[in-house]
Amino acid sequence: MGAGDTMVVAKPAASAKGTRERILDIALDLFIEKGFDKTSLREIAERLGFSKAALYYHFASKDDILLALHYRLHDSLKGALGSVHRDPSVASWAALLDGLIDQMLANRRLFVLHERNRAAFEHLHAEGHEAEHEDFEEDFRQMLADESVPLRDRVRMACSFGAVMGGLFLGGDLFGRAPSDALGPLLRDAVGDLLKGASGA
Amino acid sequence: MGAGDTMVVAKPAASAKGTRERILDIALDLFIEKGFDKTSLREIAERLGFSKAALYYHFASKDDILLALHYRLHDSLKGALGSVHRDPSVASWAALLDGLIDQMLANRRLFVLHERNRAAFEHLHAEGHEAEHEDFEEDFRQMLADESVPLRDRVRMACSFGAVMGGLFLGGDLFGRAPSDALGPLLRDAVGDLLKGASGA
DNA sequence: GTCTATATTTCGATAGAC
DNA sequence: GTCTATCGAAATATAGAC
Repeated sequence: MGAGDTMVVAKPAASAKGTRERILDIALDLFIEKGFDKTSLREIAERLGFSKAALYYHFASKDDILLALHYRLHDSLKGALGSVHRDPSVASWAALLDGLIDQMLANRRLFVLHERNRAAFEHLHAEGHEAEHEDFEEDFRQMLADESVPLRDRVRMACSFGAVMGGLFLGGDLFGRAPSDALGPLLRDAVGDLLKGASGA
Repeated sequence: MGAGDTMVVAKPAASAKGTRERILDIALDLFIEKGFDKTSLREIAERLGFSKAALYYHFASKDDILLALHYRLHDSLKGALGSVHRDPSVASWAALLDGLIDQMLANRRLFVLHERNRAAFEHLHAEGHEAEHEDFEEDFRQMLADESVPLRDRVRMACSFGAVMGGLFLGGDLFGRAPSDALGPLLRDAVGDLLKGASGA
């Protein structure tokens, strides 16, 4: 192989990550910082160093950018949660949360994005941006809606989810300096205490 | 007093609540349903039955409407939380949450609004819409940032807050049909378990 | 207090050259 | 793949009559 090769591996400079991914990284920053709606494509392009129109080579629309970020989130969950049984029991819920905590710690910013732009994400869903949404929260809601589970348990389940969100994101990255190895066990402890108090446990 | 009086009390019809408050009620509905940014003044006016321009008699701007809703939230908390000590201890935190749960149960929709439009609310703050923000979450953050409290306890505190949010709002009003008298004790139980597990308790 | 215009701005998106 | 230039739509906000 010569030096002037077109091999995909080990590109020299900034585009090692692919322009598309770089756009998503910048968009993630801005959508968190200013919110999806208050972020213009002009700003994204500006921060990337090229023009607004160039974005449309990589994405069909602004919504499409958010959708791609939605998939990042979705994919990070699919792996961790895909194999877990979705029956509405406290035990499955505990397993679900266990995998969830790992993903949240590994991809905090994606979850912050989702938390800070709930309206925008749901608008995406409503707007007919078809595809497999399978918004994980929708699964959760279904489990929580099952009235064959005592209300007390369902409240505990919802609380435990909120507890993880709160512990990680309350108003931003409060414990951002705390390493994941410290935070993880503390969160698991808290969830454990909560679910232990469920009537069916 | 004659029948054609201009007395403020007991107006006959819809405006018994005051046009300003009616606007806020409709805006609250729409901001929850579609999000602040995706809701136009035209829509608000339409649902109210009068024209867009009329809104500007009651509010200086769209942001001003959101700000007024922020004050509703703020006021509902000021009463319940104003007298609580803000020292960063698990005990004060418990007292804080206790008052908070009452307010959240009484004004769920205001909290849902806040949860679903975080970016918009913080934009309000950033935009120089001065006034006393004193966003309650800011107080919370300060207490949680105090490093004289063990990390374990602070995580528990954050979790307990999240637990309440989660228990009430996970994806909307899942337990909306559950009466507040049933939900309140369940939430207090959960919070109790969480804070009981703090090292300093 | 509410109306009918209309001004103004910003943004998402497209066209077409290079 | 990226650019310049521009279109068209929508929304906030204002002016001024009633």
